[in-house]
Amino acid sequence: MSETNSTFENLPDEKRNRVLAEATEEFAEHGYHQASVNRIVKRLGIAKGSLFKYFGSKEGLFEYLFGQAVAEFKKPLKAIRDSGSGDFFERIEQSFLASGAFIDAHPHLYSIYLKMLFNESFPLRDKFLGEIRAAHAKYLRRLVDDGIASGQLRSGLDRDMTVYTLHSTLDRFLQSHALPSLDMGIEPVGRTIEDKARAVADLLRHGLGNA
Amino acid sequence: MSETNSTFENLPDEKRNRVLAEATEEFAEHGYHQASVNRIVKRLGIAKGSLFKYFGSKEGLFEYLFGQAVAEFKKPLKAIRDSGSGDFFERIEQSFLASGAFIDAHPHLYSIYLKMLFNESFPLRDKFLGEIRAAHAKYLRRLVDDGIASGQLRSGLDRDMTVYTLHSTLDRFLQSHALPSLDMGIEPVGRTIEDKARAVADLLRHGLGNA
Amino acid sequence: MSETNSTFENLPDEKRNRVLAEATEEFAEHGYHQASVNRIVKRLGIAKGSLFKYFGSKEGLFEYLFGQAVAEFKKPLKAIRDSGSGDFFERIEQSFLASGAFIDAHPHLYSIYLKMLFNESFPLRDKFLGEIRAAHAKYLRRLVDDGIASGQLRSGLDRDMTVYTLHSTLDRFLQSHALPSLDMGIEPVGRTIEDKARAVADLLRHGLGNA
Amino acid sequence: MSETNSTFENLPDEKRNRVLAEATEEFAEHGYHQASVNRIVKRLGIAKGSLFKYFGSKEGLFEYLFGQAVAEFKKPLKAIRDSGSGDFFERIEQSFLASGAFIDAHPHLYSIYLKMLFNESFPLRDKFLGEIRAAHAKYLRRLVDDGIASGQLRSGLDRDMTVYTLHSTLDRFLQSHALPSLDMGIEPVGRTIEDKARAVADLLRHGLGNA
DNA sequence: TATGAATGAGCTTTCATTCAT
DNA sequence: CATGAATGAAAGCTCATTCAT
Repeated sequence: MSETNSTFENLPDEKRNRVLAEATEEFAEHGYHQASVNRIVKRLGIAKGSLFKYFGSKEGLFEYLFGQAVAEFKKPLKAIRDSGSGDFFERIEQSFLASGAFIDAHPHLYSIYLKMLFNESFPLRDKFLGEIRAAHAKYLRRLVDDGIASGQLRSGLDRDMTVYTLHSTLDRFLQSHALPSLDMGIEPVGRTIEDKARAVADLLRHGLGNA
Repeated sequence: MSETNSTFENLPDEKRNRVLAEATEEFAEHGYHQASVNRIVKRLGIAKGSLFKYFGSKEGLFEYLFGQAVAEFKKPLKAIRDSGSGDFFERIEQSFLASGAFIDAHPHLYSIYLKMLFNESFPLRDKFLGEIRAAHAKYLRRLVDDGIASGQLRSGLDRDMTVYTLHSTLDRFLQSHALPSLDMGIEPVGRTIEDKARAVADLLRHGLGNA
Repeated sequence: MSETNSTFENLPDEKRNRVLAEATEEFAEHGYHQASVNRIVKRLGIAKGSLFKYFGSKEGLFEYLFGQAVAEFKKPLKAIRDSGSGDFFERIEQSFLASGAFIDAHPHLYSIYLKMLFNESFPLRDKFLGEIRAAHAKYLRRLVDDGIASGQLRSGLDRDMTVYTLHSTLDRFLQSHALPSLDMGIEPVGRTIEDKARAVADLLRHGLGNA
Repeated sequence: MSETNSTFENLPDEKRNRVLAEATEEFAEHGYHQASVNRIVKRLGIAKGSLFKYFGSKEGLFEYLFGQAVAEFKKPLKAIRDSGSGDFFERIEQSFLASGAFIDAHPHLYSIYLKMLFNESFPLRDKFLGEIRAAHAKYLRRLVDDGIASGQLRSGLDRDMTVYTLHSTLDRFLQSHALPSLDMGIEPVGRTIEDKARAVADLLRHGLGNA
C-alpha cells in the first residue's frame, strides 16, 4: 500500500535522519511554499537530484516527512489512554503535559502542524488534519464517556459539545505553549508548563465562577 | 511614524476601497508570500507601477492594509466594554458573540490574522500581533478586575492566569468558528454560534466538573 | 477568437520580427523539445522573463510562431490557383516552383514542418498538419477536377488516388529540395530547381514507360 | 573501426535481443534526445550502470543499435534484385511491396529512420543515411540500366534524374504507408498497400497524362 | 561484472521591482 | 501621475553519466 521509496529507505540511518531533520526544519521555518529545496540540499551538502530521486518532488518529500510525523503525533495520546489514573481531570492534566512534552521534543513538527492549520495550501492538508483530529476525537470521546459514567462530569452535559470544548481548550493552551511570544501582554511570565496544566485542569474542573 | 502616502490617500474613496479590498482578499486567500502582486493588479485593472507608487513595495501594501485592519480588530471590544451588563459571564458571552459577528463581517481580515499567528515571516508580525494582544489583555484585565471586585469570580484566582485562560479559551472557540472544517470529527454539527457562545460561557462559569 | 498577446503585438516591428526570427531558427535547428528558451533569449539579448510575458510559455511561443507560419504556407497555393494557365501539367510545374521558392524564402519554417511531420511530440501537431493538408487537398482536388473535365488526365483515373499521388510526388520532391544533402548518392548533382520541376511534371505527364 | 563491446556481445542471446528491442522502441517513440536512458533501464529491469558498461554512452547505444538496423534495411532490396521478373515496372511494384512488408515487420526501425531524416542532431546521421541511400542508389541504378537496355523505359531519359525520380516517388509512398494519419484529407481511405503499390507502378509506367 | 546512489548543469517558469515613456 | 515592458534571481525538476561497493 505504501509507496515506500526504496532508494531513500535503504540509506544509512544517520543520513536518512539528517535529511528528514533538515527538511523538517526548513518546512517549519518557512511553511510549504516558501520552503526551498535549494536551501535544503545546501544545508545537507547533497546534490539536488538526490532529493528528487528519494521523494520524486517537493510535495513527495513533504508527504513522506509529515506522514511519518502524524504517526508520532498520535503516540502521546495512547500513552495516557492506557495510564491507570481514574480521575478524569487528572487524566486531562496528564494529557496536556504529555502533549507539551511532545511539542518540546519535536518543535519543528508542531510548527508545521500549526502553519498547516490556517494555511489551506499545504499538500494533503485535509488528509493529515483529518487523521489527527480523528485520533483526538476518539481519545477524548472515550475520556468523556468514562467521566460521565463515573459521575465526575456534570450531569446534563452534551457529549459532543463537551468533546469539542475539551479539544478546543487543550489545543489553544498548547498553541500558546509552543509560541509563547504570541501571548505578548497575555501570556503570564514565569509560569512553567506544569502551572499551565494545572490551570487548564482547574478551569475544566471548576470553571472560574464562584460556586 | 507612518510615511503616509499622499498619492494613495488622495485617490477617490471608491478606488481606494477597491484597492484595499482586493488586496485584502488576495492576502487572505494566499498568505503573504504566496500572494501575487500580479494577480492583485489584474483583479483591479490598474497598472502594476501604480501599486508600487502608492505603497513602495508589496510589504508596504501589506503594512498599510493590515495597519488599518488592526484598528478594526479592536472595535468589537470597545462595544462590549461600554455595554451596561453587570454579569461577568454574560459580558464574556457577549464578547464572544461580538467577535464572531466581526469575523463574519470581515472574514478576509480574520483569515490573514490566523495565517499570521503561526507564520513568522509576515512583515511587522510582532508589532501587529502585539497591538492586538495588548488591546485584548487590557480589555480582559478590566473585566477580570471587575469580576473579582464584584465577587463573581472564584476567590483565589491568579489575575494573570485568569486573563490568560480567558483569552485562550475565547480565542480557540473563535478559531473554530472561522474554520469549522478544521474540526473534522470534533466540531459538533448543527450548532449555531449562539450555542457555542453559551458553551464557552458555561465552561467558564461552572467548569465541567460535578460540584 | 485569437488570444492575441497585446504585449508582444505592441512591440516595434523590428523587435517583433527579430524575436520571431530567432525563435524560428532555434526551433528549426533543434526541434521543439531540444530547442532552448535560454538560448533564444541569449541570442536576442533580452531577459528571460520577457519571452514568457509575451507568450506565456515555450509552447505558447511555438504555437504563435507556427500559427503565423501556417498562414504563410498556404499563400503559394493561392497564387497558382488564380493563375491563368490552362495546361494541367504546366500548373503543376508552376506549383512546384512556387513551393520551392517559398521554401527558399523560409527555410526555417519548412525545416520545422519537416521535423513535425515525423515527430509526434510537437505541440498542436495534429491541428497544424491537418490545416496544411486540408489546404493542399482542396487545392489539388480542384486541379484534378479541372484536369479530368478538360480531358488532360487519363480517363479512368480514380480521383482520390490521383490527388494522393500528386501530393505524395510533389511533397517528396520538395523534401529533397529542402535537404539536398539527404540524397547522397541519389540526388543528381548540378541540377537546378527548374530541372527538377520539369522532371516532376514530366513524370506526371508521361510516366517513365515507353508508350 | 567499431569498438566492439565484448561485454555486451557475450551476453545471452535473449537478453541481448531484449536490450536492443526495448532501446529501439524507446528511440522510435521519442527520437534520440527525448529518449530516456532511465526509461530504457526501467523497462529492462537492469541497472543503469550496465547499459553504460555495454555501450559507453547513450550515443554508443544508439550507434550500435542503428548500425545493426542499417544492415536490415538493405535486405528487402536484395530479395528483389535477385528475383527473376523481367518486367521493370513489375519489379518496382515488388520492391514497393517488399519495403512495405519490411516496415510492417520493423515499425520501430522505420520510425527512427523517418525521425532521423529531418532531424540533423541524430548521432552519425550522415553516415547512416549515406549508407542507406547508397544501397538504394546502387539497386535502383541497376534497375534503371536494365530498363533502358531492354527498352522498357522511354528513350531520352536521364539516368541520374530517373534514379532520383524513382527513389523519391517510392520513398514518399512508403512514408505515407508508415504514417497514414499524416495524410489527413489526402490519404484515400480504405486502400490496401497493394492498391498503393499498383498506383505507384501505374504512375511510373504511364504517368497521369492522356496519351 | 553488475549495481544504483550521487552528481550538477541544464531545463522551463514565476515574480517583485524598476523606469522610460 | 499612470503606465506596462523589461529585468534576472530563484524556483522545482530532469537526466546522462560516474564510481564505490
